[in-house]
Amino acid sequence: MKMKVQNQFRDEVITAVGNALAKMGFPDTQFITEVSDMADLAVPCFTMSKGLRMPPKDIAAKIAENIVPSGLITGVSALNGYINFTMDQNVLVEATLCDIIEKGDDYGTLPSKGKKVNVEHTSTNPTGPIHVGRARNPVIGDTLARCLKRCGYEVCTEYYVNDVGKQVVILTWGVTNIPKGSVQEEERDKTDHKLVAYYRKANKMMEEDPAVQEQIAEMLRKFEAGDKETISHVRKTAEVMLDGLKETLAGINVTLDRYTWESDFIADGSARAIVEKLKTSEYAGQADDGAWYLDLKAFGVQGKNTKFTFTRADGTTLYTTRDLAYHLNKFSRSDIVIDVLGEDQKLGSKQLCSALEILGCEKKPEPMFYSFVSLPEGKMSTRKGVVVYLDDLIDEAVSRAYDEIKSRRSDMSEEKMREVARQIGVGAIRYNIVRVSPEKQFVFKWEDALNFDGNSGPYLQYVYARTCSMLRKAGDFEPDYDPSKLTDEFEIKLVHSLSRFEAAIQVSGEQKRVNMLPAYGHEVAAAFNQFYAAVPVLAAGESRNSRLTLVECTRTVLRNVLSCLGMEAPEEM
RNA sequence: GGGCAGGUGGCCUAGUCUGGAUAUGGCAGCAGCCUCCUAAGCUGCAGGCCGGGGGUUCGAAUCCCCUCCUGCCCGCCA
Repeated sequence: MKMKVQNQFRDEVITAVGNALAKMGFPDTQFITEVSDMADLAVPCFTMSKGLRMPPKDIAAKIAENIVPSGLITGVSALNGYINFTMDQNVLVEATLCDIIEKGDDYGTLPSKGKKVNVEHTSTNPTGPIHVGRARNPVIGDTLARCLKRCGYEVCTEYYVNDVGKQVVILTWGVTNIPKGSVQEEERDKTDHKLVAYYRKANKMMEEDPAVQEQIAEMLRKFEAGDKETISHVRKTAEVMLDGLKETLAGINVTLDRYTWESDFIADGSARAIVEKLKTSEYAGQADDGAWYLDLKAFGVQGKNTKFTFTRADGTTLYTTRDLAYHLNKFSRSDIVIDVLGEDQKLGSKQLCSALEILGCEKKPEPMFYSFVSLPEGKMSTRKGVVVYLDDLIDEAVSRAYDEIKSRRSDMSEEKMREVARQIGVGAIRYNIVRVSPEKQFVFKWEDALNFDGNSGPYLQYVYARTCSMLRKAGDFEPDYDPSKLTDEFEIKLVHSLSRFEAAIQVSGEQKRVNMLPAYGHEVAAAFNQFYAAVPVLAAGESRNSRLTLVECTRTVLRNVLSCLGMEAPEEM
């Protein structure tokens, strides 16, 4: 495989600087290279100052003097203690464009690593519709999964369905016992919205009526005693709720490969087996009333309580115990396990890792945390009804996009406008969510979520549509990679951006910094818009085919970026 | 009380892990640009004690200590 020109350039710079230092009488001096705005590659000389007993400025000047540009290096200069190198633009232009045209949709896809990655995300309790407070989870998880696929991993996305415990039992009790007409049915015809009304009412009734409380407690007791009928009843209710959640997720282009049910780990005895194994651990202990716990003080767990309880007094398992069984299950199917979790799970995740270690599991899940989205008036709550549902956000975004299209396009069919509006509205939402680094606190504002200008999803889609439109008008053309025809500063800048796609994918996937991807997409789109405004393409004469090649390469990269972001690529808008 | 995370122009945000050149980009504001490939665009202007204080360093948004503000956690809940 041909070495990336950037890497080759870097190697040449390192060799040149090394040789210059040797010539100056300082072989084996350590130095680094860094990318910067001032040059294609720079070598800061500050660290060498002590060893060479010279001010950095003088070192830089001296080294620069001793380097004669050759190969990919076309320029060397010293400034403020840096040696700045410029790279042969012609080689970069030709190599980048050829690479993109040749690989097409596979440009930026790395060779298979032969490793399986499991990405668990979303996993919201099936007790109500997905609200914006939790919407970061599917968007981050799905984007990460898409990036990891491009990084060469075999990826499985997975939703862990919590069909065990009080919350789902309350929901099930409500759906079963509250008469149909007595709750305010939501106008939206989706199972999750229909069912949440019963959940709210059941919670309220339980608080107010001891008899209801007793019925629910009884149901919970039966559930925990392993009563098959109750368990299956609860699971069926959760399934109905989940259907609605799946619909919402599909609405933002999220589909998961696998759904794993918590109750299965009780049914197949694996949670039980974990309990038995943990009991034999040196860290295990038993409370006076019989509850088992691990003392995790030795694992760096801090706070007023370092105990991690894994059975109740009556011996039944807890959520955390089942989660341990679930993680062992995931590790049996994957090399790397990633959990996308809300920040409230931080301690739990740490305890889980310690417990896995005690169980002798060498691998640990890699958690990825995000802060909850709140409203300007405070945090969201399904039970209190202080909430913006993701479905409502989608509807609003799509409707806004529709108005925009309608106001600027008279030639598009109604059906087409609806479809494009959906693509744009959904794109705006996904982009707006991933562009912010996950651990940052996020206050939901309609004006930001529905922003279609500047650093937004539609901005990328708009540029994509532009490239499509130009190529449509151009018709067939012969690709031209001749770098001597692409010399405008905006053309060069655009090629530079395009050449960085692989690096952007790696940072987003490998380092799990998914917010780097929208930033990269924006950089490419902005570079294209500048090029578009400054340079004619269709009427370019001599350079027409070269510029069309550049447009096609931009289209390809943008389509790949959009696909990683889970956004659609409208050919017109 | 303890722990974890965040604090960067009016608002949102990159950079912090791995210290270096004039701190990234956007929104809102102001001024320009459609007889030409989609103006969801482009150009320019204005706007910053990088929460505060100490320290380390030739050099700190970045590392260390202290402190303030915000969020989250410290269940025999899930």
